[in-house]
Amino acid sequence: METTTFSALSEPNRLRIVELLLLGPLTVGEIAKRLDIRQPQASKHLKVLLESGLVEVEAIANRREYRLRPEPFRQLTTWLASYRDLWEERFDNLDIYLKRLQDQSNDRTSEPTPEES
Amino acid sequence: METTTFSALSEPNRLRIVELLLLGPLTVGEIAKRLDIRQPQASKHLKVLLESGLVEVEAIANRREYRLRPEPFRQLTTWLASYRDLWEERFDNLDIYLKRLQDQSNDRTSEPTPEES
DNA sequence: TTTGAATATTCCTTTACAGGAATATTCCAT
DNA sequence: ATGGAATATTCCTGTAAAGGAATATTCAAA
Repeated sequence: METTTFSALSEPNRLRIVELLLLGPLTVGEIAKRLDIRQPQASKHLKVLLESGLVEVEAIANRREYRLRPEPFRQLTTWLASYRDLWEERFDNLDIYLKRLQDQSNDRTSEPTPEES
Repeated sequence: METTTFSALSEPNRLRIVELLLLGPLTVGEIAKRLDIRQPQASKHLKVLLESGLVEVEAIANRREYRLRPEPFRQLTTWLASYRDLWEERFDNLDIYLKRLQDQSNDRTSEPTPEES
């Protein structure tokens, strides 16, 4: 997995831009207005998003229409799939067994330790 | 969506740590060794991952065993789901129609265009 | 109680990056 | 050709963050 995608999304205004673009392509000025930021900052953030491959541009007269690119989201989805067993909290039985054992030993160390039957 | 998750994953070594922990809980020293980084840097990165909620610790004697927490991955999955139509490239028909029109005009502008010159 | 192993923290330096302000560029209409 | 709108770029400054080195802390065992 490329860290550039995470890096691009780690800036709040850029994440907001991405979420805005989910609703459809937008122009720089529209993005700046909706996010209440200055146009140069919008352009800079869009440049980062562009270089990270998260968006693409289309020149229309003197405007630039930015839209999301599917690829990074596909990659992200693939990457996240590796963690599916984790976030579904479906570990395999061995792990669950070991975790319970370990929890019990934790209990023992923090208690007066009455011998178990 | 919280940007802290993306921020935590935007650092290459931290992403490597997360991918290591997918295979199971690990101790600081083991992580440092496998990633070939120094122990203090491993501790620092783990601290960031801890504060972002991506991992949790369990103290075992003088060791600390770090493991992934499911929650952030669940959130990430939920967030990504909003983009599913996008990365599956299933736009509604109007968008597809407009995009094809635009591609055609792009082709034209990049060709010799007999009428010009 | 001392020792050594594992880990955390602090201090320092360097670098990356975000916002502000100003300016450059590009395009259409006139 | 010129002016104005939309956008990009540059320069500046402050700040966050990463790695290196050294040190502090914590724990178990002897």
